[in-house]
Amino acid sequence: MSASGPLSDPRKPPRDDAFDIPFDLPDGMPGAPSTDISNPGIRPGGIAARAQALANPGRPAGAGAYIEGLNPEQRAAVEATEGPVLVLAGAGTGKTRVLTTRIAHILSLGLAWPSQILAVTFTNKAAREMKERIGSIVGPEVEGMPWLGTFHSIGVRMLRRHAELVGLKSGFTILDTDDQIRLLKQLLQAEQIDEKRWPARLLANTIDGWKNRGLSPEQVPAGEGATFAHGKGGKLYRDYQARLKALNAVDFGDLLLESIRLLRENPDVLAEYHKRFRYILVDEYQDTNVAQYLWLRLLAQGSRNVCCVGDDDQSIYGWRGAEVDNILRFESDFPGALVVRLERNYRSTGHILGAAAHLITHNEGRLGKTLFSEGESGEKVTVTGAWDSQEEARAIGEEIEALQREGHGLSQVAILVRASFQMREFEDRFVTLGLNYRVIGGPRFYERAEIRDALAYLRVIASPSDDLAFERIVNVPKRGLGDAALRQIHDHARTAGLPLVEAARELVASEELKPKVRLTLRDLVGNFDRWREQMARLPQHELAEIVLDESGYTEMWQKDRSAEAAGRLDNLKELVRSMEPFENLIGFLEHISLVMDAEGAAGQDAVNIMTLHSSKGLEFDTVFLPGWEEGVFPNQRALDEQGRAGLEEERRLAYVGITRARRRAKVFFASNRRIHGLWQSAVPSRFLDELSERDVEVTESRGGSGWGGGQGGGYAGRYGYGPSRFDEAQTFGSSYSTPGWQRAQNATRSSAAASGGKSSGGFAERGSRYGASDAARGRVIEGELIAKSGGPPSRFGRGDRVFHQKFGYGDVVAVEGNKLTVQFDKAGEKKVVDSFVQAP
DNA sequence: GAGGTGGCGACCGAG
DNA sequence: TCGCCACCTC
Repeated sequence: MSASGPLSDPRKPPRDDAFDIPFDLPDGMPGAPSTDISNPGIRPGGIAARAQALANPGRPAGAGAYIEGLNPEQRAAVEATEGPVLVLAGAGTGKTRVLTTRIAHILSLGLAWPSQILAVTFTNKAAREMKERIGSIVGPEVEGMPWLGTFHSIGVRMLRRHAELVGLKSGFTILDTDDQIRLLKQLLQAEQIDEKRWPARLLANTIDGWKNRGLSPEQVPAGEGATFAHGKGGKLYRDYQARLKALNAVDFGDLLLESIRLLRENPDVLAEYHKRFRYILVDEYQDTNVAQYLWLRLLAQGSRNVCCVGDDDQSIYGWRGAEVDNILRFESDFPGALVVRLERNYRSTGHILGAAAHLITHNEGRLGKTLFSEGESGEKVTVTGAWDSQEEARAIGEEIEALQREGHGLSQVAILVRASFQMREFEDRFVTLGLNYRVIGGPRFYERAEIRDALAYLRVIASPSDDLAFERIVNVPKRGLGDAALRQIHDHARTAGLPLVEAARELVASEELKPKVRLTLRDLVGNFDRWREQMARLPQHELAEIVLDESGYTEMWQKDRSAEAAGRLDNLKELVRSMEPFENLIGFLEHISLVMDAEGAAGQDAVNIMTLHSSKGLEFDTVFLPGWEEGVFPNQRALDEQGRAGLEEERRLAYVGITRARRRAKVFFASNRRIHGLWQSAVPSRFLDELSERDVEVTESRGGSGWGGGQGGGYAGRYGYGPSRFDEAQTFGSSYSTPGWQRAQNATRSSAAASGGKSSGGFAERGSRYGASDAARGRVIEGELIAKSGGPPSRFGRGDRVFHQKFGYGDVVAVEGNKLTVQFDKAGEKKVVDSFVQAP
């Protein structure tokens, strides 16, 4: 690679505008940013800084202020602009700051134009933040950075420009999971595969997995292709790709896979990008999967100025193909790489850091970093037990109200849950309390049915060949175009080789349809023609309003008397409103296919509720971590599917959660939780034990009953993954000498005895909460007990009188394993777990 | 073709 | 328990 880096001749500022502008021309894509032309990324200050940089290459002007506040390691990472650099950045060590300052540094030294920097993140949120922060250093110059974005958005950008080279047209549509599933369903039906045994969703996951690993249909190992539907997996993948091409569509995985193919098969295109990307920066490198890694490596071969920032302790996306190996392998991939470790934590207090650090040492296979802080030790991390998930929500609600009374802002409080189903309890509670909250990354706005319907209308208008969109709304609202009519359109489309809309148009002109169907279809096709014609004249949000109105879609929900209809209408209004800022319809559609988050009530003072996954990269003064129970966190499925690796990933997730907190981290667990509508006794998470004792304080929920109660709680004894300090009440002092605690201890001992005292065995059983039938079977995962739940057959029989903490007295009417159906005197019939009740 | 119902799996997670 | 989907009836 003879690419002469800018440094080789500092007097020659990068002048690529000659190829820059044609390269970035909207090429018929009205959605492409116009800033590339109107604003080549130069501002007066920038020019001045560059001039000075040229005059004095060693000590450039403007390289002062923003570098001043950096510590020596950060500074090294920022200033080593040339050659490969790996920044191992622990939580809260100023990782984003390094990345953004580095970009600002490159810009102000005049080493590259903004358009010559490739900066990749995983989430839109991260990209947005990075853009903001760079903007605050370098000003509007940041607008000239078209290559700052997520892997996916940059992939789209590349593909749009060279679509024809990979067999697509530049207006291709991007399918989301929903479209993907529907398409796969059609394929499964065509192959006469039983969808019960081989669900489309499973196939979608399988294909995604292959794509994450950078495998095209030809590259899938034969054995793997055969695992789905008696050897049909490989063929289905091939068929699926063919269908996508025919539809001029790609799925998320293709955005990378096809980009890789584009670069591999077209050396001239690759060379162009090599020339273009003088500097490459990658955020969260530990989360890259194989496809992303291959993509990056191809591009980085050019300038070799690649800077990856990551933290192996925060790798939490193994399930979607992330390879921690990528980060571990960096030095051999890029010989001579500079490795910078950032270990000075600026975020959290000593106790929080201590607890998190001690937890993460339980993982093997880390690069190993020791975070330290020079700040105060602050408040200890609290661990609080609650009777059930409702009490947990109540307790957290009370603590938040207390904080609020002390003058703390709500937006500095976050509740981080493991799984989104845990959110509802908090939402319910906060609604009752009148406490403002916002759910981040919750039920996605653009995935709601009404929004997807509306978008489907717009997609058909924007690209008439979007068959999937057309299919979605032919008969929404119901207009009498059912399966039979659709099949006719399909048949004609296939024989004539036309998109569905065109096929429909021809059928309308013919005599083949029933008169009624023909009339309806004619109207529909006519509507689309009219709307398409209006698209040129009207702003997209006005068009959307007209479409929703004239299609009868709005009316459909107005007539709907169900509870959620009003909310859906609101969502539609919100959708129309959110379209305004865009240049045109196509620009909007492009945006939403990639950006699935609608930041609703941003800016308002509200408690943040989100999953641990989406909390990565954020920080809050106070962080609540509810649901630390075996099965919930660590998540049972992660353990079942990934074994030890899954457990370690869960632990990293716990680490991420704790390290989000600046001043207060508050962990909760509930003794009882309703899962699949069944009350289950829960066992405190093993992660509680792994928090260093000196950094933790155990408190009792103000709600009263603590976490004891009539169930086998003590997690070590019964669950046997090692001794737990929770087994010994005195370790934790007075809180655990409560009657509830004592009861729990007794229950622990008795049930451990009943289960044969297999406390040090090597079994992992599927949690009874996920199916009692196989609770008796064991499973060895690398010789370590990953999880064990379920229990001995019930000590109760039909007709026994029992007492339940929550439901009171009742009679056992049925027994199934350790699950009882009890007719309670007051609460009615409930299914409960045996250990949850006691003899009266 | 529309509307109702019963059975079953889900509740892990980004773009 | 909840929501979805397949299947059934009118």
